[in-house]
Amino acid sequence: MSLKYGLLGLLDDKSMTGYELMKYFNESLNFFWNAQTSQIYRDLGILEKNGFLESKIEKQSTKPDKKLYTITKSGKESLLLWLNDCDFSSTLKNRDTLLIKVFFSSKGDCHKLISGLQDYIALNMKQLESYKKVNNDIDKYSNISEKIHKDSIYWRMTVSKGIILAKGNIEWGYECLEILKSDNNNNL
Amino acid sequence: MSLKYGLLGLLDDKSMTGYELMKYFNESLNFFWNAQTSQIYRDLGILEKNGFLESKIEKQSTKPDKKLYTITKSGKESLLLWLNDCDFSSTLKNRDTLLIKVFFSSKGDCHKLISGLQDYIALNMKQLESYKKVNNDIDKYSNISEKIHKDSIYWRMTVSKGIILAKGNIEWGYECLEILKSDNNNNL
DNA sequence: GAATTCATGTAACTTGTTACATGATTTA
DNA sequence: TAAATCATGTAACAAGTTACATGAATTC
Repeated sequence: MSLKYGLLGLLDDKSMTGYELMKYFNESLNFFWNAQTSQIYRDLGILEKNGFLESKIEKQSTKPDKKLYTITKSGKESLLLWLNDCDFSSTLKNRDTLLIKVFFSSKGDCHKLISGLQDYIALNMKQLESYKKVNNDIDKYSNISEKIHKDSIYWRMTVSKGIILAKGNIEWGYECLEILKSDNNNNL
Repeated sequence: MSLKYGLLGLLDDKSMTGYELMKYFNESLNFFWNAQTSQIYRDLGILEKNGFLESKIEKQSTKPDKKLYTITKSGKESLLLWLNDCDFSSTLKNRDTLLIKVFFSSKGDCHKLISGLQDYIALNMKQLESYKKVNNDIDKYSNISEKIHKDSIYWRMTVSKGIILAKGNIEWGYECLEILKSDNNNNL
């Protein structure tokens, strides 16, 4: 469901093609959502069928034809209803593949888990760095207009969540490594 | 995919019915995974078809018949391969419905977001409390056998991740509230 | 007498992933 | 000349959700 509202949210600011929307999802919003073209085009079709979007084809001379999607009144209403439903209780169900694996790790090779966790820590540190860049980009961008400045407050919140999460992952990774290493020594 | 390995992991310790597996998922492993019976029975069927599980029906006089699933040699091999693949890079893609909503929140009602975040903080605090109970349960349980003691190290790691995550959510929630409240005051 | 537990599923649907297909233009 | 960009998708599949169905035994 979230992807559909994400598409509506982006189209609420500006009419776009599926291709452009895909770029937003896989560049700007990438750190908390991503989507394949196959899903985007399918969902755009559904949203149009439901009357939340309209499309018109724009001929281009040198490039392929564009199918430009525009949000309708009913689409805007639906988006607003969704945005104002701020019951976040269902978001706590955090399915985590890593944790299933860790849960059963006594059956596996401890050394592989250790090096896996080391990589995991390094990856999260890299991600932390990239979040700093995202914040810099937002800083630059936020002076363009009053609207963007207002938006940027919320964009920073999403980045902030990413930062806190990455830091938490790193903290957890180190904690696990310590346990595993001391446990390893005891078994020598 | 994780659910299938979760089922294999549980069945590796003890043969069980779909019903018992469902209880494990929705009681013990609930805080990082959950599953409906419909999915469990379907996946058990697939795992059996692939030769990872075998089943036999046990007649019961007073209760409904049981279909007891047992892991096969090939199932154990498959589980071990999966456990020893410790590349966690794909687990960083954290799709987050909450963040999509926050990203577009300048379009919505700020006061609804504030009260939503307050509830979110309260929920996470509640969850933190429940993790403490889970740790107590593990403490009690871990003395039963050497095997369980060894397992419990990893169980605690999963709980620890839950705790760090919940604390992070709370920290983030407060951070957002402060921003929203000061922003609100400026607009008076 | 009502609700819960035990124990099995099926059906229909939504969401997300992987792989494939087309074909011109532009950049390295 | 190879790769990337622009721009559209389809097909098949995997994973997850929601709703429904059955029926006895036990507990409140």
